[in-house]
Amino acid sequence: MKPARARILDAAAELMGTIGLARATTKEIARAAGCSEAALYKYFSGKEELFLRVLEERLPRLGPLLAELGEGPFGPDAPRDVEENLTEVVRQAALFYEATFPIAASLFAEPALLRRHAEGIGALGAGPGWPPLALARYLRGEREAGRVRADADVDAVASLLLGACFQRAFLSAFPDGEQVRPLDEFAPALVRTVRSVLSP
Amino acid sequence: MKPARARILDAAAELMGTIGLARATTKEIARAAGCSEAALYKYFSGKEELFLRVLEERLPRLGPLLAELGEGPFGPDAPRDVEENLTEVVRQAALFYEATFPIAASLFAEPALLRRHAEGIGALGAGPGWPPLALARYLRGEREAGRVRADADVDAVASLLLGACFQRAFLSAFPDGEQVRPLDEFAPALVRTVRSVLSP
DNA sequence: TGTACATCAGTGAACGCGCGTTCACTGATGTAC
DNA sequence: TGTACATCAGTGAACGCGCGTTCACTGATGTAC
Repeated sequence: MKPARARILDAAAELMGTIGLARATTKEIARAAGCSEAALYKYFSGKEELFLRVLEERLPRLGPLLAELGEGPFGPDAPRDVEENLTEVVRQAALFYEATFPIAASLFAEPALLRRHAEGIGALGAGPGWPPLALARYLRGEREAGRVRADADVDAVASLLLGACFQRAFLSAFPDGEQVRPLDEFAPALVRTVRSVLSP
Repeated sequence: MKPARARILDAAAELMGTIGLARATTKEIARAAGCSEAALYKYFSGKEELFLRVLEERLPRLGPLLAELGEGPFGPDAPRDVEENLTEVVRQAALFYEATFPIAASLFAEPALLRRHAEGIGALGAGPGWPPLALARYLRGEREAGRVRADADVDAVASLLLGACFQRAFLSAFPDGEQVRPLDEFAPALVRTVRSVLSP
């Protein structure tokens, strides 16, 4: 059996995503983790700290993937062409936003918690503004290497691509009815559309 | 002085957007509205109904603006060209998402409330999936009128443009530090970028 | 006009419930000699 | 090896607080005759 701390974090993350932040009470979390409510306070100073730990330790990160891409290599030496790279980025971003949207969004119900979380990740240089910046950085690299045309607005392209993924995640998290394009169709369609903007 | 019901809705909307859904208690709402807590129950059957009324009566709508656009006229008869229309759509969408994001997002903390809201607006044919559909409809109209090239993926373009606005709203609602491009620069930059995709 | 009654908007104070948190405790495991 | 003690993970039960909600009420305004 997993150690209690991990079980508590798992249970809290699961409940935040399903029954919602407001209904994720200490009682429910303890029940789902198979321990007493009092046990929560052996591992975390309180409910808020538990939530902050969940955000830090149980939410996936998009940053690392994009950071790698942003460091090159660019141009003809790179293993994949721009279109392949972008399609993969769009796929991963869409999956990432889909997985994190419900929890991230619910933080807006508790601005104090959101602020604390923002401070935590802001200090690390991560934060939600990072993916578009990292993608733009990649495109800038390709532009310098001549694989993206010189007058392309790379910030705009990054905002367009990741924004579409972000909104798609919102729509698919919205209760029934909001059908979205399947990812295998969505990602290539976006990239195909921006291709003529980018091709030199 | 405004009637009490309106004051209560105003106060609730204001508090949901500032201190957050979770902290918008009946006591705080009553205080901000200048009445007793008991008065809330004269106008609304309970707290949930009050929130649903706020969502329906106090949140702006993007639909009507886009619906108008989607009905034409298209082509050379239209008073504005495609680029002007899109820039205006992007501007309005960005403002709309900026105004509604914090409240809309916080509903994910209370999935039961979100579901009820979704049912309410879903029945009316509105809902968050509507703006991209309406924008795509407009672009399809222009495509048939020859002002947009025949092989353009209008759904992808609509997702890209509105997604970028949506994500920008998220970033600007995020606590300090997440700087976004000013709207007067943002909107033309997006439209300029998709121009080459669309121009026949 | 005055009088008696009805309606209405709104209130102060209380209620019960569920929440996060704490407390004194327990039984199992490790350690010293 | 046995014994005495220390440490540790975890608990059941209680606590106080703030929440949404209700209740019996009040004073102002309208209405009938």
